Amino acid sequence: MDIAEELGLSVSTVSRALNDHPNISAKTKEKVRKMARKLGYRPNAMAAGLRNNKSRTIGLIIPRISMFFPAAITTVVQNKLQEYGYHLIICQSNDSLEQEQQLVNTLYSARVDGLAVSATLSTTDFSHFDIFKQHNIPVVFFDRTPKDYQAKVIKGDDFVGGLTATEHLIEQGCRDIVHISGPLTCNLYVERLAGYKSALQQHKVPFKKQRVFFHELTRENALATAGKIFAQQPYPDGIFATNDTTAITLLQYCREHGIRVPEDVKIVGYSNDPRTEIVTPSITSVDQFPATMGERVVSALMDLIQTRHPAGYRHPQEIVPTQLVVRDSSAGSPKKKK
Amino acid sequence: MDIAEELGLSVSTVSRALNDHPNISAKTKEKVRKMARKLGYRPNAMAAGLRNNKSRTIGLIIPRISMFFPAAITTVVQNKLQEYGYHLIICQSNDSLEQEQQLVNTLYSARVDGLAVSATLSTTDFSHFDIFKQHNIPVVFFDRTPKDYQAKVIKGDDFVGGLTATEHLIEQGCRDIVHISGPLTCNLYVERLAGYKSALQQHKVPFKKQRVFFHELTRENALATAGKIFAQQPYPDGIFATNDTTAITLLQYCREHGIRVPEDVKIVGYSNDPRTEIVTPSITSVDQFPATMGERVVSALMDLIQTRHPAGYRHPQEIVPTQLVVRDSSAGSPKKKK
DNA sequence: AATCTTTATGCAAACGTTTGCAGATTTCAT
DNA sequence: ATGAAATCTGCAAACGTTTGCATAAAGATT
Repeated sequence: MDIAEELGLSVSTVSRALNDHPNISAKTKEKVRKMARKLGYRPNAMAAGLRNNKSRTIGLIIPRISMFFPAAITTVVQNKLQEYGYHLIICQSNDSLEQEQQLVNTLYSARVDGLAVSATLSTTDFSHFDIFKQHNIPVVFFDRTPKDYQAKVIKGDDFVGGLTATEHLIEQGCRDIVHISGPLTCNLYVERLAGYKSALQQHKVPFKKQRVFFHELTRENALATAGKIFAQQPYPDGIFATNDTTAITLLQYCREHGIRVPEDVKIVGYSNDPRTEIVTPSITSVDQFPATMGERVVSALMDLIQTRHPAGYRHPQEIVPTQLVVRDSSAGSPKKKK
Repeated sequence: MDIAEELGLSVSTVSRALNDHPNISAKTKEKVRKMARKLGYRPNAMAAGLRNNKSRTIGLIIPRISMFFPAAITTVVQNKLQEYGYHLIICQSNDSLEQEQQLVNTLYSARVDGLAVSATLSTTDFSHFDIFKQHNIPVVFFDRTPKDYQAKVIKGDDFVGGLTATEHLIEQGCRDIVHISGPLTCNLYVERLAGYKSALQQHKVPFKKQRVFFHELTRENALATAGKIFAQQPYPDGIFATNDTTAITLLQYCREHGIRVPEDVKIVGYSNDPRTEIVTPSITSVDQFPATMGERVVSALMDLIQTRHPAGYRHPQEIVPTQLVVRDSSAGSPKKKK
């Protein structure tokens, strides 16, 4: 360290001075700090990390940063961690299991102090996270969470979300409701589907298998499904799509094909993507409170870093509530004009 | 290293074996690799980084991840770097100069191998990046770039963008065009404004000072400006907003106030945010090709890491072309119905 | 069998920190 | 003055890699 040389002190004294160690006299501290400023000294985080066995860095794995919901969470996670003096290494799995596995390994190599993960659509086996478990490094799953892998889980209330969305459609007079679900390998779609079914049952609306579609929720797939739905009469009078991209795409399809929303068919999306607010008609959607979720993720992480838990510890699952935001796409009764 | 112990080899041999060094026999390599796999060995990137004086990590500073354009760039930067075996530490300055300065320092402490930056709206003094210059670590600025700070710059063609957008409005029959600009501390707004002025001049449309507004381009500010614009007749017949959030907000304002778009007033935005496509009417906007820009940023970074340049080197500036995407908000002649 | 190559391995230092322990200096009460 | 206590500083090891150099083993050439 040049500061030490320059001042004729030992590196240990300098190190302690910079870290405000009590054993160092006020004068030396002042001298050292001054020289540090003068020389533009910046500690080497890698060296410190190596020595301390911690990096003050958190790894984040999400399917893609361009999707609204994970992006919104990422924003707050990042800002929150910044406040705590932690870095965030953000990685995209691009919804590929293989990439996810690889990322877990390289993030372990980077010796992140914790990991926050929203899994791939197809991740059902979570054993590639074992390496973090083995080394007792905190892992927090959010949104797309494992079903029976023991780890901290923070998720939206997907059952209730699915239930309220469907119930709302029923209350608005719908009796033939299409459900567009993601692949059931992903747990949250299982629960939304369960919510959908439960709502139907509670209101004695018959469940029809052919009214439920499963596929990755991309624009292309949504268009294909729209084609199928409206290929033949009778049209459904309600559609509950489990993401907003799908809902928006369906809305556009309807517009182009002269199907009136909400008069002919009502639409509800999921996630409360800001886009739902700006389309015409605006789309009813289920808010998942990404900010809250992000904050909870960081809190959980910081907490787990502070107080490690024994190997078999069962982390309590946190559920972030959900709220239906009613907009024009589901307004009024089917017969009445808005 | 436990592998060494386990196999009765020295750590150097193991290290070389894992790095496929030519001096190591095929058998030992095989043995070592096998044991590494068996023990679940993952190299400690911090130790390697410390020794090699490189981290295989790039730092990225953007105003916020939730904005479309920087987010779109980030996505490709991240994926591209992943391919090269680099990590990305993403940081948000939240458009605060102070935060930006701090981030530069902590990213230097992390000893990133390179830095990609889209600056704050208010960054005019770039001297906090000097530390990277001094240590000869590559810095690439994109989108919001410095005016006369010597560094690699990759930017959109903002002059031409402003020019074509304005020209388009003129060609559609507009003669009284409002320009909503960001603060001129940010270079790109200077150039878009210059493009706007140039287009007016070329088509002999008088420039009116009171038709130009400067403020941060948030929704709230856009609403306030909309209020001012439509407070009194005559209304403008065209609006060139330098971002899409502003354009969308204006469109909504018009809709709520019974001002027809594009019949009464035509609107053009900037960035080709996907939202411009889903509103009604869809909004004409200027595409800036974020993917191209992201790729260029990574290429530049990889290039600069490979071949360092002497202190005074003047990096050639790269300009990514721009393209006007015409949509409904600017269609037809002012009098004719679409 | 002796020498020279070639090939494979190990030693030890280095990267920049932090920290337990020991030692040096000062302060204070006696 | 003397010793004890309190205060400050330095030595050296450690973190997990990589790498120049030396050395050992094996193979080839006489």
